[in-house]
Amino acid sequence: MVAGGLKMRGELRKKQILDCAKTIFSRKGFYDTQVDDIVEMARIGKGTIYQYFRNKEDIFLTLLESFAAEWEKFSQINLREITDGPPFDSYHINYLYARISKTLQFFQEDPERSNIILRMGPGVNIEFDRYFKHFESRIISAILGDIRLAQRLGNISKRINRELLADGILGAVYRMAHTLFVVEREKYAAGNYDEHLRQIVLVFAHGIFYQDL
Amino acid sequence: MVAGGLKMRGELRKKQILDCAKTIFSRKGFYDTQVDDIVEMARIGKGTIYQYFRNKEDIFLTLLESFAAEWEKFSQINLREITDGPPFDSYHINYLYARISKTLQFFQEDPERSNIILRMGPGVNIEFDRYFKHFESRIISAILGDIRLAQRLGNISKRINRELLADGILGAVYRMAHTLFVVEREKYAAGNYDEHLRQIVLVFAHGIFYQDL
Amino acid sequence: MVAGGLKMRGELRKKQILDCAKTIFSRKGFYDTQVDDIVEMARIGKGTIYQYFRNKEDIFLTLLESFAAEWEKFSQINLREITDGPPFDSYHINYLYARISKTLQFFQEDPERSNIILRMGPGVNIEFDRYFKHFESRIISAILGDIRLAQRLGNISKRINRELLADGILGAVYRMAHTLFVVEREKYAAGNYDEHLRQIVLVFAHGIFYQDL
Amino acid sequence: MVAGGLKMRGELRKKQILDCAKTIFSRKGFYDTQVDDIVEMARIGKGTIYQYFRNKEDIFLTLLESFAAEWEKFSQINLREITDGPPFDSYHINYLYARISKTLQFFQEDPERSNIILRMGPGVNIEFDRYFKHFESRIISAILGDIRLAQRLGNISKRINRELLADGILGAVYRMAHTLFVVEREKYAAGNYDEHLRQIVLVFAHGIFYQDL
DNA sequence: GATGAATGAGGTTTCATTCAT
DNA sequence: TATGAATGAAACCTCATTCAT
Repeated sequence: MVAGGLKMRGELRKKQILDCAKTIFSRKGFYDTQVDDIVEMARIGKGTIYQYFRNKEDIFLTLLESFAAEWEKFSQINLREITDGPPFDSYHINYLYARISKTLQFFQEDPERSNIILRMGPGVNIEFDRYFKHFESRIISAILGDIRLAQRLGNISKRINRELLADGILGAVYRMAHTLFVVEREKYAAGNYDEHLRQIVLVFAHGIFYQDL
Repeated sequence: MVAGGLKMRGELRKKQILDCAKTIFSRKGFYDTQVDDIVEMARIGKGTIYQYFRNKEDIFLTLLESFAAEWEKFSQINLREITDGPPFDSYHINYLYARISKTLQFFQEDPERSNIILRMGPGVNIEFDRYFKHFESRIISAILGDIRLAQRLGNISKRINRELLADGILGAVYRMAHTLFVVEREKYAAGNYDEHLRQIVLVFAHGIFYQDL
Repeated sequence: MVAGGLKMRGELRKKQILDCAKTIFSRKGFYDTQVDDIVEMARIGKGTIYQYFRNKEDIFLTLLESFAAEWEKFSQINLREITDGPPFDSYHINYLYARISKTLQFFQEDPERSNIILRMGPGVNIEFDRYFKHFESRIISAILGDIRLAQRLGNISKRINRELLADGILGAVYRMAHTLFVVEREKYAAGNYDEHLRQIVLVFAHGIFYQDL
Repeated sequence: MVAGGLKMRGELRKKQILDCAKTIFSRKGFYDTQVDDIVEMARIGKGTIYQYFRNKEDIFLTLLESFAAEWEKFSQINLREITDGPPFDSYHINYLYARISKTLQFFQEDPERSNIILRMGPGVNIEFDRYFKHFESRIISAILGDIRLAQRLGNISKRINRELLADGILGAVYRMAHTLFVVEREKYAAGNYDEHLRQIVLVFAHGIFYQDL
């Protein structure tokens, strides 16, 4: 029972399936998504999906691939435009601003896409969000305390979004930890990461404590 | 005494199961881990595990809970010691340094635990990792380009670990994006996040470009 | 819901499953047999069967393996006994008699087993029996005509079981054809099988036409 | 004329489908052949096949039917010619020779057809073949031993193709066993097959041991 | 407490067939 | 007549959980 009994051209149908898949994957994650869910939402037969994709994994991978292509396109088109309108005095800061801003815009553009991508990224981990929240809240509140202290002492702007900053710091730390201790474990095993760590901290320290200078 | 001995054995058994679970979860992630895997590694009967845990999820949650407790303990004990030995001139930088440093040490201490918390544990099929890396590498290399440019222009130390810094920035951006656009979507939907973004960027910009000042 | 709620020891349960599988495979053939059929007959859970066998194919293969073992045992034990009681004058004929007789007995012993084995053998082809009957009947009736002619001319005993003989001849021819033209195609492609054919025919010819000598 | 042309095209199309089906069925057997395979090889649309055949079974049956017709034609035309050129002295041996020879020629003519009729067509997964061979090799080697013994004792020509003879004997025995113990089970259940068996053995025995007389 | 055989709901995937174009 | 996208029943198989021993 095709929706309306119509026969769609291949690419169209494929896109339709991917659209539904995106919604469901975003809502339930890869493992808790059933092919039936997608089939039902797309209002197609159970077998139809297998004419366009080898299996459930293939659907997910195709989605990721399309995300990558979208980002490519996204970042290519607009980078220059933004460097034109200068929110900051320094060219370099504007450049970094553009980069970060673009990335954020990309994620803002499509929440479902964001959810799928970020669910997978180190330092985000939404799959088990509600369980992790408990764990993370402790770290977050510690960082928040630090920030509040600095604000009280006048070293940091009182208008800053504390929660967001704390989130950013945690995300950065998480990810660096993952790289250092999981991905590149051997390389840094010797403990020669101290100097790197010093530098990284400086980045945040300068940023946080002297930003209003 | 006997009862205490038995209870003790029970606690030991529970810990043994959790230890095995940690290894397997770290290796295969939550979904691809089968209860059988844990049972086999722990060399216990299949039914035994259900005398200590309600179900598979309970094992995972208990693990997370123990991680939280471990972090609590870890950060309480040593935080002060470190603030004593001052790597930086400023007290506040030292404080932040201690916080980040401690967190990193925590993750360094136990790679399996790190893997579960930071990535693989709740994550998705390892197979997807490849694709995900492919996606991220594009963003990372863009950021790396920015950093290299700044280094060439003399605005940023040439001794900095570019890869690590880029990783940190991406981690921060990822997480903030998730908070802004997934978790707190409604709150920021109006687009009033511009000012926040400006501030966040400033943190990184100052940090990166003026760190050697 | 185990039969009677009992837990069987591994080997016993495996044997029980194989017994049921034999019956069903014999009745419906490999492809038309569903795992559910076996499960239902064995009155076990659907999953139980997969604790003893990797998959449906494994069940079938294990069955074949056991048949081979059974034949081994069967032919070893009794061969001597039979050569003692001599139905024919010649020792060699007795020997051949024993061989053929034993094989036939083996097949007679267990009709289900026979059905499975013979269903697969070249020259038997039961799987599509009813369709093949139509085709084969023509060949058979031709051979029957030959035999009848020979009987009328007095060259062959009138008491012989014509149908059985015709069947045997067809079976022999089928199998030789299969070997010659399918299995060992290249070897005999050159047409050098003429001499062999001559000899084979002689075997049957002498046998048929001079058997009463 | 036009209509005739179209019909002709129809017949041609049907033949083309059957030709492809023959190749695929021969290669993969009935069950492992997918309609898609045939469709792809015939380079026609998936629906087209159902305008010429009711279903997959109908294709197979039509093929068998055509084989029967081919054999009919084959044996009618040439049987007489061959009985003329007498390889043997006796008219009856020549006649039998012609019969067997013709049948073998029929199978030699078209290997794919042979494969379908003799084995693979209706048969089982090719994978099983290996196991089945393993089983049969034991019986075959036993028969081979008998033949070798007879050759050493001088009762049987040393120039005979032992493997082929053993194959023929096994084929005959298989088929008779099937008839006796599967198809006509009740009829022979009483054990009154002894006399028949005696006669059958005699056919082979005379043939094998006195063929050079 | 400990065991592991048994379970069966629930998931993915296949493929002969249909039917709108 | 020809097509091939769409179908969905039906098959196989998995695995967290139970429960008799």
